[in-house]
Amino acid sequence: MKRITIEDVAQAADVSRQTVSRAINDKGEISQETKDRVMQAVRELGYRPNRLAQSMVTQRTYTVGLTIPDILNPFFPEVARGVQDVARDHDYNVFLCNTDDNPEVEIDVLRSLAAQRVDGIIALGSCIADETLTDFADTYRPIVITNRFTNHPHINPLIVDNIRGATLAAEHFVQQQHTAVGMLASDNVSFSFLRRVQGFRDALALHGLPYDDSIMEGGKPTISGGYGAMRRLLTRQPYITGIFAYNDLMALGALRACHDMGINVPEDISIIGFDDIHLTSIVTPSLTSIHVDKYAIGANAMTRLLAMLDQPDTIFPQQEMPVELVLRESTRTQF
Amino acid sequence: MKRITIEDVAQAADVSRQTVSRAINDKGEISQETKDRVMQAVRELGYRPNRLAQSMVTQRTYTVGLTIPDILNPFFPEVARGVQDVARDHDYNVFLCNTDDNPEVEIDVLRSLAAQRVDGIIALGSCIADETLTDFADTYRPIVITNRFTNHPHINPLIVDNIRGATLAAEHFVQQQHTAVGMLASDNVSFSFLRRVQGFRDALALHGLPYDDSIMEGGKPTISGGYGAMRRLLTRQPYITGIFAYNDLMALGALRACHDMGINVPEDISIIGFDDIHLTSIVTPSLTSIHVDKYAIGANAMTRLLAMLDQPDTIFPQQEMPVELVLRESTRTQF
DNA sequence: TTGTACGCGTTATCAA
DNA sequence: TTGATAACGCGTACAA
Repeated sequence: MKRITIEDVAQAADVSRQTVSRAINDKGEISQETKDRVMQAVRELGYRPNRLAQSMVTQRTYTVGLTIPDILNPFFPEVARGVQDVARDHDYNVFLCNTDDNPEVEIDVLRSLAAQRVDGIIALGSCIADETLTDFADTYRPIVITNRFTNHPHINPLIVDNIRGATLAAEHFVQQQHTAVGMLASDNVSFSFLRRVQGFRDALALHGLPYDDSIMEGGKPTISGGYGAMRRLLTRQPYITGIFAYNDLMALGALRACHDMGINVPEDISIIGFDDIHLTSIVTPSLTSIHVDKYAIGANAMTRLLAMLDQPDTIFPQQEMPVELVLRESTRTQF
Repeated sequence: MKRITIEDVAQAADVSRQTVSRAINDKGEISQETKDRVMQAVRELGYRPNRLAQSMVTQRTYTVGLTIPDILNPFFPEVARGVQDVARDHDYNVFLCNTDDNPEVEIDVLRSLAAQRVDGIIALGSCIADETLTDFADTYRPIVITNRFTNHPHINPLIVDNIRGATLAAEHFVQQQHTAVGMLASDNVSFSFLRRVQGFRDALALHGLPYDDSIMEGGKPTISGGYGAMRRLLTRQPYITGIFAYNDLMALGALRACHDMGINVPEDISIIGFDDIHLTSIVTPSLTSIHVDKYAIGANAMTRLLAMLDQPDTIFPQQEMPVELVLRESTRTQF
C-alpha cells in the first residue's frame, strides 16, 4: 500500500534518484546500459512519478479547469468532450465544474482551481462581472473564455457568431413571408443572449417587421422555461406564426406547448432553436436550429489554451466560430 | 504574476510562516490579536494556500477521479452532477474522464489519475478485466465502482438492481397479455447488460413466453444502434408486439424505426427503455422506462468515497439502488 | 504563544 | 556519464 517513489527505483537499480529521473524523462546524457537497467526497475516496481511532486518543481500540473453553467444542459457535454479529447492527447487531466450561472459560485470555483494550480482555465458561459474577471486574470495565467470580449493579455476570447445566427433565423422568417414573429428570451442575461436578441431585432427592423418588446417573452433557458414562455406569448400574441427561441431547450418547450395547445408545427407556427444540440434531430417534429460546432468549440478552446501555455508572451487573436441554419421539420418552407 | 506564498504573508504580518499556517487552519494556540493581523494580510494579498504543496505533506489532494464511458451519453451527466455537487460541498474537485468503453483507455486513465494522486476514484461502467481492476486496486486506495461485484477491500460496489428492472419490464408485457416480445441488446457486453438480459429472459421463461436467441437483436447502445437493431428484429420477427431495449437510447432508436416503418407506438408495438433519462419524457410518444435515480447514484458514490477516506480500515457493504417502472405513452395499457 | 527544522517526491544545478 | 544538494510551498513535531 505504500507508494513507491523514485527513491525505491533508485535503490533497486542501484543508482541515484537523479539518474532515475534522467532515464524516465530521457533528457540529459545517460548511458544506454544504465537507462535500460533503470527502466527495468521502473517496470518491475510499477513506478509512476508523483505528478504533485513534479508540479512543485516544474510549476506545471498538467491539469486544466473547465467551468460550465450546468452539465445537465446537453450543450455543454458536447463542448466538454472536445476539451477532454484534446486534453487527453496532451496528457492533461480536466477538472469539470458547474457554476449554475451563479457569479458567486463561479468566482469561488475559479479561485479553487487557481489554488489547485491548474495550468489554465476554460470558462464557458462565464457570468462574473468584468472587473471580477480581470482581477482574477491579473493573478492567473491563461484563460480561454467564450462569448465575452476583453483585451486582457491572459484571456483569449472564443466567440460564437450569435448575431449572424439570429440574423439567419430572422431572414428565414422574412423569406418565408411571415409577418408576425416572436422570440423566447432567456431570463439569464448572458452575453450570448444579448447578441441573439440584438441580431434578431435588427434583422426584423431591417425588413420592416415588428420587433418591439411585445414580441418577446422571457423564461428560464430550459425546456420548461420555454414551455411557459411560449404559452404566455401565444396568449398575448395569438397571430404570431414564427418563433425564434434563445436556445434549443426553450424551442423544445415551445414545441411541447404547441402540442398541448393543439397548434400544429410547422403548419400553424414555425419554430427555430439555437445551438443545434443532438436532441434537435431526435424529437418529432425535428427542430430547425442554428448550428454551432460544439465539439470544435471545446477542441479549439483547449488547443488555444495549450498554445498560450507554450508561448506565454504571445497575444493571440480572438477566435470566431461560424454558425449555420439547419432546416428541419419545425419550419415550413414554401417559397 | 508571481504567486504569493505563505512566506509573503508572513513577512507582511511580521510573523513566521508557521504562525500564518496556524492562523489559516485555525488549529493550535494563537493569540486572537496576531491571528487578526495575519488574516488581514491574507486578505490584502489575496493569498490562497497552494493545494499542491499542502497535498505533498498531508497526502490529501482534495481531488477525486470520475471515469465514465462517454459524457455524450445523457445518462452520465446526471450521475456526474450528483458526484460533483457532493464533492463541492466537501471542497473537492473532480477530474472527469471518458473511457469510451475501451479497457485500454480505461486503465490508462486510471493510472493517470493515480499518478495525479487523487484521493479516490469513482468508476462508472468500468469495463476492464477483473484482474486488471484488482491489481490496480491493490496499489490504490478507495474506489467506488458500479454494477460490478468484488470483495476487494479497497473497492466498494454500487449496484443498480438491473435484474429487477428487466423483470418489471417482462412482467408488464405479461400482464398486458403480449405473447411475443423481443429485446434490443447491446453490443457492449457490460455487467449491467448481462443482468438485464438475464432478468428479462428468466421472467419470460417463468411465464411461458419465448425467450430464446431469436427474440434478441444486438446493436450499439445508442440511438442509431437501436434504430438498426429494431429494423432487423422486426424483419425477422414481424409478430412481436413488445420491445424491451437495453437502454433508453436504443429505445429511442426503436421508436424512430417504428415511425419510419409506419408502425404505431403503442398501438402496434409497446416499447420499454431503461435508465429513464431526461429525454424519455420529452419525445413523442414519451417513453416508458425503468427509472433509476441517477443523481442519487452519483451523490451516494461520492458520499461513500468520502466515508471510505475517513475510515480507511472499515469495510463498507455494497450499496443497492432500487428501480421502478414508469409508464408513459410508448406502452399500451388495457388491462 | 511563537519560531526552527525537517520532510513530502520530484527536477534543476553544479560538481565530480 | 553520474551523484550530491538545493529548491518548490506547505504542515508538523519540537524547541524556545
